[in-house]
Amino acid sequence: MDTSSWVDTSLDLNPSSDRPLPLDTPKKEPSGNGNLIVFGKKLSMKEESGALVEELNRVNEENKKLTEKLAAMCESYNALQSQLTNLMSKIPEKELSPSKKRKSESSNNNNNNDNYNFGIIGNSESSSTDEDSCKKPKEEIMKAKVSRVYVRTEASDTSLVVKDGYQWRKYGQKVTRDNPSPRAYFKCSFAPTCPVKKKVQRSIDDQSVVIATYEGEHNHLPPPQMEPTSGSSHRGSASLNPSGPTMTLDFGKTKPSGSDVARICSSSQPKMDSPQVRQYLVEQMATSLTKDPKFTAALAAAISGRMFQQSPVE
DNA sequence: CGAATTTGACCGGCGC
DNA sequence: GCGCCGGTCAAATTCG
Repeated sequence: MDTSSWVDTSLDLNPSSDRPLPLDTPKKEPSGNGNLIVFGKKLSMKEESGALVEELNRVNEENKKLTEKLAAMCESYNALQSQLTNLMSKIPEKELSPSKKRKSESSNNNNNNDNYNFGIIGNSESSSTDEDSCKKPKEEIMKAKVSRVYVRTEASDTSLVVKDGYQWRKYGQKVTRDNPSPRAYFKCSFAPTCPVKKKVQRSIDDQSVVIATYEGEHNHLPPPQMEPTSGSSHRGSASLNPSGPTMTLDFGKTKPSGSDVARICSSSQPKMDSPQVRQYLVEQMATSLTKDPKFTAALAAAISGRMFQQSPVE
């Protein structure tokens, strides 16, 4: 399934990238509307407010279009997700090799490479094993929630470090039988009482993909991002914690493609797809818009222009 | 010198 | 009961 075909359509949330959003236009447009920024000069108020209203209308239209696109994308995502669920439910359990049915977890590690799309593929509790847990009540007693995250890193990067915003202390490393690359074991070291563990191992198929398996829930707030990199540095890694199990996605080492939100969308659980993801997307768009200095400058100019317009000359 | 990581030993669960 | 295997411990080592 080619997820990228719908992932990278138009969700570049960074207005300062190469996409010519109309918000950029007030500054560049040669047709005399530079007055948005330099409205301290002598300018006809009516001209200015008319241009502003026009601009606002255009922005509103663009906003509508973007919202529609977003809704369409989410719908197509939902459709794909349900298709995937159908397919997965049709695959019989004999897909797993009989010699590896020691533990549910190790066997789950085997079927996850053929459909990676950088996200949580299998949440052993929520996605697919509801009826399995009826057959195997033992597995259902798993108190710790398990989520799996796929992270693309440099293939040459041998350190199994996944920067997800938390602090981890490595306490072991093992070479497992089904995968020649070593598996690293981490505990959350931010809070001494935090029970969360994670296992990190390279994918057997794609050495540039690292599989991080999280067990348990953090009983503390995520530590503040103290990366001293400049200004809008939070682009490096995103983490969302929508409902319970820690779901962290790392995009730090990937090339910044601008479709991070779409990947979050593709990586989410089927349960939380529509309303929450949409809200998250809208929030992300709003955030990236408000962080753009051009946008804030234009907004400030527009607001002050409005205020001038509404208060009549006296 | 203290903290973090490495790595071999050890332990417990599971299949035969 | 024995051996295999994944997970954890803890002493040794490295790093800042």
